This record gives sequence, structure tokens and C-alpha cells, in this order.
Amino acid sequence: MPELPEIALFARDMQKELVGRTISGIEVLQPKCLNVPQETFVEALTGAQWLDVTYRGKWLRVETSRGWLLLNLGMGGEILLTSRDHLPEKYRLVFDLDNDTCLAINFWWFGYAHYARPGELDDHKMTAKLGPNALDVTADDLRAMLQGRRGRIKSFLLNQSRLAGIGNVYVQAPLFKAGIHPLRPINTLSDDEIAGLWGAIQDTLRESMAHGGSGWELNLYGQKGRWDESFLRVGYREGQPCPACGTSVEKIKTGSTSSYICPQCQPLDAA
DNA sequence: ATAAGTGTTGCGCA
DNA sequence: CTGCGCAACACTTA
Repeated sequence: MPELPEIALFARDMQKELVGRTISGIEVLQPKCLNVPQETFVEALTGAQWLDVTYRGKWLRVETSRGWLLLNLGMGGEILLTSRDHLPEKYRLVFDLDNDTCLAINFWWFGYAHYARPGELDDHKMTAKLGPNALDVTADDLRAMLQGRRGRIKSFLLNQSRLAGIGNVYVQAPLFKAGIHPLRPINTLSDDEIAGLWGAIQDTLRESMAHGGSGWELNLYGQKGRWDESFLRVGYREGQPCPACGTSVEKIKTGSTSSYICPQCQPLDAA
């Protein structure tokens, strides 16, 4: 599940490897992931030169000389810099480059490769409505964003139009570190708790990036990250002892997603 | 072998 | 508008 740390690392590595390269060919094996007809997509970007790679939340935004390539890996996938001789087993999309390398992209569900014409990035609804990157807000920003809002804290954190980049994997550790139950109503959070949550989010995302991202994902070069299960604290560790107090970690349903909590450290009705 | 669980996003509903 | 449940259908684990 690629989330902000992995996407930020992709953007950094793609910036380094691909800026200046020209797309010499495009192969589309799964047209349903496009937002325009396949012919339009291929015609628009073939011959385009890579200018800049940035990201917003879980989206990669590639600016080319002929418009924008917008990538979202959905619930999982790979972007691999390789060559035609070493294509991975599965891929949905290949961009051939002018130095005999190619970019092979795979997503196993709900991934997108979208196109927006030059200067029309704002017309791309799915990226235009995203909130600020989770790493770009200050503690004061977060408190202001939560002010007067109803609902549960976890729903807010996962809502990409509020705060972009956090998914169900990276939401677990900050809530644990801040001692906040995922279902806590937003209006019951104290300023101190919000400040603690903000710090825990920053720490978690930066810690993962410093370790090359998630250990379940491959980077641009096909290498696994080193941010593994040991950093999750309670996430995906049902039945194991809480690292702080030893209480058994519980898995609970929080809306349509699951959460892993220490019932001792993250009580629901704390004040 | 068959079925359930998973993670993201947009949409429909109160 | 806002918060929340659900559906989209690929792949792994019970």
C-alpha cells in the first residue's frame, strides 16, 4: 500500500533518473486505468520530455513538455525503472525512454494513469481536490483544520481532501504514539493531544522515508524498504503485547477499515 | 478448492 | 456541505 513516504521517495528518484529523458513509446495493457481514450493518451505523451516530478498525497505528478502524467498506485503496485529485457512478470503500462530503459508500471487494483493537457492541471478533479501534504502542515495548521469539525479522528486523517498522504497503514502508529483511539470524536481532542498527534505523524512519515519506505513495497529500483513490522508498534500485530504496557493488541473495525490498538494506551473515553 | 479479507477512491444517502 | 457506508474486482490467506 504505497502512501506518502513511498510516493515521496518515488518522486525524488524519478526526478533524479528521468528528468530530461524523452518518452519514445508507450504500451498500454489496461486501458481502464486511463482517463482519456488510449489513442489520445499515447499520442499526447509519445515524444514528450520529462520536466519535473512532484507529488501530492498518494499521487505522482509528472510534468512533461506535452502535458501532465498523473499516477496513483491505488491499493498497491510498482513503478520499476528497468529495460525491455528485464520486464517484471506483471505490468499494466510501459513507458519506453530514449536511453534504452523503460518504466514499467503495475497496479493490482484501482490504479490510475491520467493525462492532463499543459496548463490544465487544475481541471484534473482527483488531484485538484487533495488537501495539503501531511508533511507540509504545522501543528497550528492541524489544530485549525480540526476546529469545529465533527466526526472521528481516524476518518479525518484518512480523508485525502483534508490531509493528503496518510492511508490505513501509516495512520496506525501516530494514533498509538499519541495515545488516541481511532474513533475519538474530533471535538473531544485537547490541544495537547492534537500537538502530540501532529508530532507523531511527522515522526512516523519521516522515520519511514529515512528507512527507504515500507518494507512491503518496492522502490523505483525494485528494492524493498526497511521500514518494517517492527516500526508499526501495534499496527497489524493483533494479539501481541503492546510495546508500552504489554496489554494484548486488539484489532477493531473502524468504519470500513480495520484498526489495531492497545486498549490500555488508547482508551476511547479519555478526557 | 472455495471464500473471505484487504487497501483506495468516488459516489449516494441522511 | 459533511460525515459515513458501500462498490469497483485482483490477489493472498484460511
